[in-house]
Amino acid sequence: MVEHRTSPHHSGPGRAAEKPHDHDACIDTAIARARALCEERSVQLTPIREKVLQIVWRSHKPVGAYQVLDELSRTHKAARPPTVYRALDFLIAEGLIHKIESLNAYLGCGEAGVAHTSQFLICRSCGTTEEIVDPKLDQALDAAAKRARFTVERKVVEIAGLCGRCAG
Amino acid sequence: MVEHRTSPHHSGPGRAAEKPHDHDACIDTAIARARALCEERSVQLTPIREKVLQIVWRSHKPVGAYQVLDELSRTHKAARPPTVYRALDFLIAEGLIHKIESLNAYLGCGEAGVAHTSQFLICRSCGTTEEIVDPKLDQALDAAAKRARFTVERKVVEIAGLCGRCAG
DNA sequence: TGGGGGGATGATACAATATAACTTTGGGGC
DNA sequence: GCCCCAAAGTTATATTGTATCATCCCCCCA
Ligand SMILES: [Zn+2]
Ligand SMILES: [Zn+2]
Ligand SMILES: [Zn+2]
Ligand SMILES: [Zn+2]
Repeated sequence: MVEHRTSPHHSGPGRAAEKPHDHDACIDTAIARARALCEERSVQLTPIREKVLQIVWRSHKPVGAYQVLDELSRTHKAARPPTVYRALDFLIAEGLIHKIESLNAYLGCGEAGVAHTSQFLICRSCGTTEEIVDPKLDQALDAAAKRARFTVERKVVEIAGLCGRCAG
Repeated sequence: MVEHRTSPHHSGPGRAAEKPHDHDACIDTAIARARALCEERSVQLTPIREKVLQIVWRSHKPVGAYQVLDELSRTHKAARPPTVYRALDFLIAEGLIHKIESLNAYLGCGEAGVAHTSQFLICRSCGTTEEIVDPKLDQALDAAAKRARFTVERKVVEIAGLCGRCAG
């Protein structure tokens, strides 16, 4: 379910997921940024890929691949699992979405185009998942790995619990 | 594949996964601890559950549920997916194993019976996965969540890369 | 002593997530 | 016109995880 335009104002980075906001603007921004980045990198944001990105961005809740497939099928009869997984793989490779490992689901990246490692706060009540970028936390991860003589390539940090609104 | 007894000595917590060691001792310790804990808690470590725990502990690499099923089937013909998932669920609930979300696989807990939140270092080369308990990192997670007014219930921290042996 | 209750397992079927492998399409360069 | 290559189409299958109902068995107790 898409939240509709309620306000022309944004609330600053990192808070959008938690309160009513102009979500169409989130989508528009994400799509515009994706187009620009793909242009810049000379990779193709094809109609299918863009549509999948749009579907993932319809909410701030992670979306399953087969949910994406259902949505995509409405306008694109030929869509099959590989159609979706290819698009998702592309979007992940370009840093436009993230996979939430503990949910087997996908979420639009709020920091596309900016080098970052992010962490996720997943509300078990409303499903809303906030992407945060916490350099201290990131440093703590690196430090822990270093102590164990481990070379980091990828970091998965997913914190599940209750968001501010649901804990109320 | 099980590594065999090569030395009667241990190398201290957190290092066992990284070098040749007396892995049978790892298994024996884990099973003994599990028995004691289940006794204490008045829950049943049934033959199936113990066998599954043993299978998971056969290496320091996360094991998939269907790998467990294959192994279990050798001695237990009636085993089916629910048999395995029930045992895994029990072992997770009792804190005897962990699920590695990014691999959909399961790993014996090296700190069973001790309250802890752990993190995992997953080597993409050899598969060896080390469980670490880093209080600083854990605090950083809590701090990050607090800053976002998020109530933490569960933390998933999985760092993938190269272990010391594979990078070295 | 023979129900009865409840936890554990058996058994069957199916759902949900993901990939393999081969074919077809379509746009750009030569 | 032809080739090349990335993208998408197509079919089939692999992998991971659940739902549901039946059965077994131990313990308690009337
Ligand atoms: Zn939004
Ligand atoms: Zn919530
Ligand atoms: Zn060991
Ligand atoms: Zn390694």
